[in-house]
Amino acid sequence: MTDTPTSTTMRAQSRENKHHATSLRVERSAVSLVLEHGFDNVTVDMICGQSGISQRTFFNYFKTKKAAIIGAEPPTIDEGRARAFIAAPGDDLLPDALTLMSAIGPREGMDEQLFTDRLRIFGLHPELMQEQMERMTRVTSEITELVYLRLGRGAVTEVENDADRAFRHGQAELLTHAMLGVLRFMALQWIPDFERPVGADGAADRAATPTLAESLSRTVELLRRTLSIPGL
Amino acid sequence: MTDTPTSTTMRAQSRENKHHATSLRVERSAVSLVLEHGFDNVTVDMICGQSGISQRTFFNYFKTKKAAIIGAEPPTIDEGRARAFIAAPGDDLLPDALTLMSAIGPREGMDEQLFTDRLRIFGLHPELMQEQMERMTRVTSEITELVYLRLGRGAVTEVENDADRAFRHGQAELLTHAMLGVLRFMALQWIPDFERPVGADGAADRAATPTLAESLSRTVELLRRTLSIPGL
DNA sequence: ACTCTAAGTTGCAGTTGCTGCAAATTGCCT
DNA sequence: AGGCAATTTGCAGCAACTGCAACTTAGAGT
Repeated sequence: MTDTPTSTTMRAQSRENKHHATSLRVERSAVSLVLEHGFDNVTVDMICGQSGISQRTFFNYFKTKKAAIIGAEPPTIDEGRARAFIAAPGDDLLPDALTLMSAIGPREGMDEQLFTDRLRIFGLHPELMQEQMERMTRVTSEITELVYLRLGRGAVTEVENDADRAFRHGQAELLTHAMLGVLRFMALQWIPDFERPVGADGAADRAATPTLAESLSRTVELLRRTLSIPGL
Repeated sequence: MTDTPTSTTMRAQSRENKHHATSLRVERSAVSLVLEHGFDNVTVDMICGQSGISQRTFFNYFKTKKAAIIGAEPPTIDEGRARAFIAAPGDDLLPDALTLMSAIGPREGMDEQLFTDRLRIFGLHPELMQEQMERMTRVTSEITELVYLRLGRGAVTEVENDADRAFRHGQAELLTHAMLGVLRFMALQWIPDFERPVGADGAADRAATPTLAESLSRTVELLRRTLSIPGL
């Protein structure tokens, strides 16, 4: 009667909401099961059972078993951040680029538990970490483009030919790939050490995995001091 | 009669030789089939058929279908090179490290055709390239150790505490990962462009894929000029 | 030359990830 | 209520991969 949802918007989200909900449920099931039994000892059917969906539906949601564990979030670059990156004051290219790439990290309103659990899984199963990094490489070209643009600032006054542009693009590509390596390094530091059993004290665990910002600044600092080494 | 192989050495190699021979035969079959039909349209049974072995034997030789395509060569670090790297004159850490890692490249007495074919496959199927890079990451720790040792040269005179060592190790790790990224960049440049059909002129093709040494020096040069950019 | 043993090969059956297809179900709109 | 379209599901099937037991071969001893 009065509570009939005449509002279209509410119902319009219903499908989408439900989808997102089950998706999350499946991810959680997958992650917890893998943490308990190990990747190889978890079958898709198990995950389905715990999530209350059929196997066929599972594969409607996720392309592969791995995908369900890693999560389906699309690591796309935010438009605003991109502009900010290009226009930013010019003395911190590397740190800025690293920050830009850190979009993998825990995002606004994300399930904290799920995130750290995944981190733990990455520590236990390098193959999955690999998969995650592969996703990163997919945005390589986007980032390269941004770095290219940023490198081009200030050069506008001078005459620039194709060779210059190509060279700068090469630089951008090189830098991007190198920074991707640094990002991997950062991620590795982030992963909790193997076989450190979850202590009774939750606070201790939270201390073990630093914030994104912390990791970032620490890595940047290390990078700075490393680049200043005389013998290259 | 007279040709009876009394010599033990000749026969002693027989087993090993045969193994290596069939291994190579399988790799060749796999590569050529994939080039012809694409990765997904090639079954293990096809490869077995063309290689004259049973499927079961196939999996005795290679852990996975992918492994057969990218080859089973263990990318381990040569002992001699390792020493040379540590003791080398100190102004070229990055180039030297990159050279060290280039062990992926075509090795002494390797099938040239097979190598370039694989390169082409990598261009067509990024997933396989990915697999190849994953192998690289497995030697990360070895290389890190070497870089660590090299960074430590000359510091012997001064007093060094644990913190210093840990810091240096961090630097080595960071550098290694970054260089791994650069290596990936180099490998990508190396891959022949997609859909450039094999021309009738073989020489043109050979010109398309530069030597390891060429790629290496070019990359090093680019790296140098990039690192000298003022804005980091 | 003959045999014996261990290494290597194969067939077979079974598990698991994953896909296409068509039927059943569900959600939403009129 | 009725109907349309999106989801979900069951089923059948393919391909990668594994364990096991039987078989074949190579190399060493006698």
